[in-house]
This record gives sequence, structure tokens and C-alpha cells, in this order.
Amino acid sequence: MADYKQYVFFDFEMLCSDSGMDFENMEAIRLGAVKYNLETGEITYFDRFIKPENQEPLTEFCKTLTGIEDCDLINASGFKVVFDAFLVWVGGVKKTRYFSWSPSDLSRLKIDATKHEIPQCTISKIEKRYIDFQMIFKQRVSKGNVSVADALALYGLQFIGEKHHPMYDAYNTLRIYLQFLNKPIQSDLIMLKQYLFEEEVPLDVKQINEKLNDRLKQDAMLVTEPLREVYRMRNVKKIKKPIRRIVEKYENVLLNRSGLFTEENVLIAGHLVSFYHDLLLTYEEHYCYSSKTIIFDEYMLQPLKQLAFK
DNA sequence: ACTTTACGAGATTGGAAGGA
DNA sequence: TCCTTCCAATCTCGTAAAGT
Repeated sequence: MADYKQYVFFDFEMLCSDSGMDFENMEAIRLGAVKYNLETGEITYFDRFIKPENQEPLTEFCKTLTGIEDCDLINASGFKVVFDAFLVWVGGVKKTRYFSWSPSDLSRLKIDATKHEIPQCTISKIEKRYIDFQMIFKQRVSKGNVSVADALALYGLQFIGEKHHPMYDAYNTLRIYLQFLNKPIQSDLIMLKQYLFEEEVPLDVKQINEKLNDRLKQDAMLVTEPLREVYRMRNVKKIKKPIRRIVEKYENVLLNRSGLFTEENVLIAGHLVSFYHDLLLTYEEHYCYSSKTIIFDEYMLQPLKQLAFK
């Protein structure tokens, strides 16, 4: 399943109402997508209205939000026809990675495809190759959930095309993806600002690493300080979460996608991350034996404690 | 306007410790 | 043994920000 030929970014507009509607009933009414050829960089487009089973007139809310009118749907094809056309447009389903911005588009696809008797194996082929890019972007760059427009703005870009038009939404999601892929340095600088430095990130790589080094050492202290060799289990349970908070900030430093970070900083980030994993492991072990106290191996604390004397 | 998800503050509960 | 007190773990609720 390794060789991908193309990436497809897709987005649904759905029925919606301001007076409440179960997600189950929010049928797809428009499918937009862009296809990015990995070899040539060529981009092709897909945009089709979908006639929902629910034939009631669209709510004012839905019309305002999506810009879709009842007349757009009257002559539209049903889900099955549109989705089959989508699959033809995609070409090789297996050679494709699928992306959307937020998990709701895949949920929509699964619900409507099942309802309209699209073969289960087709759905699972797509699901297997699917990535919620908003989640990846959150983990690697932005920390919190952001909208497509906000994500673009982080790179100094503007949304192109109509908002709430699924083809343009998909196209702009692709643009974010390409920034993310091709600009690892800029992405890591944004990540630093969002995850670690609340204020501006220094311009100079040396200064960044110095500042990062300070933070790492500070947090290494913070994490090891409260731990003595023997600790009560219930206290450990209490500090697990705050320690996780501190440590997970550095996962992207450890990953070092941009190569921006010094060997030393990556090493310390690694110490912090493995310290947290060891902590969890030790906790689990002691928990199995219903132990009331917990004993940490010295090797676990050593790498972090040493930092204090540098 | 409502859903979903995540998070933090405040309220509630349950068990341990200590006094009579 | 019983009752009170206290702390910590858990729950609940509200907010905020995506999504339509």
C-alpha cells in the first residue's frame, strides 16, 4: 500500500438547520474535491451537487451558510451517481491518499455511502488511505483546531475562492498541505510559536535553540523536581497529566522535521519523552501489583537530573 | 442554532485519619 | 466503634472553537 500516485482532498456540504438536526440526517448536498498528481504536480477539480433523499426545502440557515439554493438540487443526481462519478474521476482508488479538513467529512461519506449501497470494500479502501489533515496539522503545527483560513493565515496566505464552496475548501486544504510539506522550517517556526514560545520566535536559529534549550532545561527540572526515589502511587497518578502536558510540547522538537534544532535539544526532548513513557510503564507495573508506593529506577531520572548541572 | 470535542473550574463523593 | 474532618479523585457543567 506504499506507492501513492495522487492525493485527493475532498469536502462535503450537508443539509443543516438552525433548529437542530442529527448528524445522521445531515445528508450530503454537494461534493467538492481536488486531485493532486504527485509526479507532475497537476491539479484537477471535481464539483457536483447531490440531490438528498430529504426533499424538504433547504432552511434559510443552510442556504445562507452554504450558498446552495433549492434549484441547484432539483436536477442534481443522487448520492450514488455522484459518488460513482467521483470514483471514476479519482481513477485508481488504491493509488490515492484521501484527505479532508476535520473528521466529519469521512463520517459523512461513510454514512451516506452505506445508505446508498456503495460496496463496503470501496468505503474501507478509502478509509484505510484517509487522513484527517486538520488533526495532523494540529499535532504538528497549530496546537489547537483552526479553520482552513486560519491555517493559511499562519503561513501568511489568504483563502482563494468562495468560502463554503467544497471544491475551494478542498483546494485550500491542499494549499495548506503543500505549505506543510514543502516548508518544514516555516512550519516548525509556527509550531514553536504555538506550542512553546507564546511571544515572537527569534529570527536567528542560534537564538531559537538557546531559548529552546532554556525551556527544555526548565521543564526537565519541573518534571523531575517533585519525584523522589519513592513516591506514593496516588501522587504519581496526580502528576501524570501535568507531566504529559509538559512533555508533549516537545514531540515536534524530537521529530525535527525541519532540521532546525540542535542535536543537544533533540536529545533532551528525547529524554523528556522517554522519561514520560518510562513513568507510565513503571506506574502500570506497580499498579498491577496493587502497590501503594512506587520506586523509580535511577536510570530514568539520571539524564534529566544531569541537565541541572550543566 | 446546534453538534462535537477538548479543557478547566467548581461541586460532589468516597475513603482515610484522628478524636472521643 | 462511631463520628467528624479533610483531601483527593471523579463528575458535571459551562465555555470555546471547529464543523454544517
